[in-house]
Amino acid sequence: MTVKERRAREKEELRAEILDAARELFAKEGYENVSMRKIAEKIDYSPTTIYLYFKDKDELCRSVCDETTAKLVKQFDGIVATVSDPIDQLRRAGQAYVEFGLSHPNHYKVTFMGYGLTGPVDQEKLHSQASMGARCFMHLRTIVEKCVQQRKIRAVDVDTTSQALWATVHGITSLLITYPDFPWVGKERLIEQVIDVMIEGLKA
Amino acid sequence: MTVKERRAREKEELRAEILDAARELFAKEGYENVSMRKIAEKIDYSPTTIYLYFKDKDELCRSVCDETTAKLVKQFDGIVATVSDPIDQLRRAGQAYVEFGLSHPNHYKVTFMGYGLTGPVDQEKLHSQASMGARCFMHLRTIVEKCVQQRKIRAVDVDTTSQALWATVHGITSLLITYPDFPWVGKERLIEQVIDVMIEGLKA
DNA sequence: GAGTATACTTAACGACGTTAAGTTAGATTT
DNA sequence: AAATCTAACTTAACGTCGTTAAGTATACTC
Repeated sequence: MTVKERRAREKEELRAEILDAARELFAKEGYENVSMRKIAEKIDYSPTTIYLYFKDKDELCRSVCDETTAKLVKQFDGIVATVSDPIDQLRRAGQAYVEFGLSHPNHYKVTFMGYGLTGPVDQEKLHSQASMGARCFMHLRTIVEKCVQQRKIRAVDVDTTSQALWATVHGITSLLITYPDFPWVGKERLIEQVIDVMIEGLKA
Repeated sequence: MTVKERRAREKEELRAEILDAARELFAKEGYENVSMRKIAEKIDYSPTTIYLYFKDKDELCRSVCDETTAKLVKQFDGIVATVSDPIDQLRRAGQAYVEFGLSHPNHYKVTFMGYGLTGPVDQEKLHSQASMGARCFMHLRTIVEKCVQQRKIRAVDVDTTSQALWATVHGITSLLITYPDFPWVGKERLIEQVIDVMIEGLKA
């Protein structure tokens, strides 16, 4: 059995190597500027080798992005664990979300802005694509739920409020990513303002 | 001189024909699923002919999207002209913005979500790309300014507020476009909620 | 040592955006 | 009316892309 194990380990290593190369190129160049050929060249393998490890470019890029987005989920966990007031949790989580997007714009584009989606989304694509975005959303939702339970915010439907909140943080994130050279009043200030106004509106 | 005029008119006609074909394909298939070859085939010309009328695919698609986005600007004008209360103007403009995005998702992706932008944005690209997005924003800004002047909303910096508002409507629009199959609580309801909460927060 | 599975490569397909080098038809000139 | 020029359009090609099919060599099994 040790032979099979070694083989499996070696396969896993190359898979990791591909992921590493893809991650680096991808974070630097973005989805449409990374080709399978470039990734292959970076690790000194033939382009077709990658297909032995990943179904297609989409799956590879999504794996990379999912990995990255998992870090955001972890951050959410940390916030929930260390911050007591749910309103503060909400604020902190929102800030973390936006900062995550600005730190990893190319990952954000794939995960939350549909980059790399060509044709109509088939079922499995939808599943894997939605999963990470959906998981992030669910974290926000949990926090919102707590806020409502503790009567910190107006008790409209939790889902509606959560989705509205997601839309808000997504809006500022994606706008800043899409128009980096727009004369923003100041990114930090704007982010704070958007989140504050939203939370203020939810309290009222 | 009449010869030159006729020629110019004929050129204009073909240009319009290209734009028509591009618009139709583009609205139906989206940026990355429309090729110069397909557009050319649709109008029975060789692919290279298009390059006599448009610098590249980017310029062609942007022309199409600018045309469409101009309609939104006109709608804004109509709202400002017919609605008296600036807060109502704000609400109506926000709704029009979101509905515009949902009605023309592929145009919205190019204009407001950076679709079709490959390399780093050179100066003229930035200019033409930003122009329509920026013009829409300026309309919102004017309305916000009026709200502040009439003390309808809290008098923080007009730019900050306008940008925050843009982020909000963009957020809900782009999320709905990107995740059409997400279990939203109901698009109309959600849109209303997002805009209402934002305006509520601005009043406080 | 023969046979077989595994890991990888070479070669190719069809598509893409785009450019350079024709071609052709019409207008201008002589 | 013939020669020239010019504008509009096409053909052919380049280099790229994602992806598949067929081939090869290595390492393990028996």
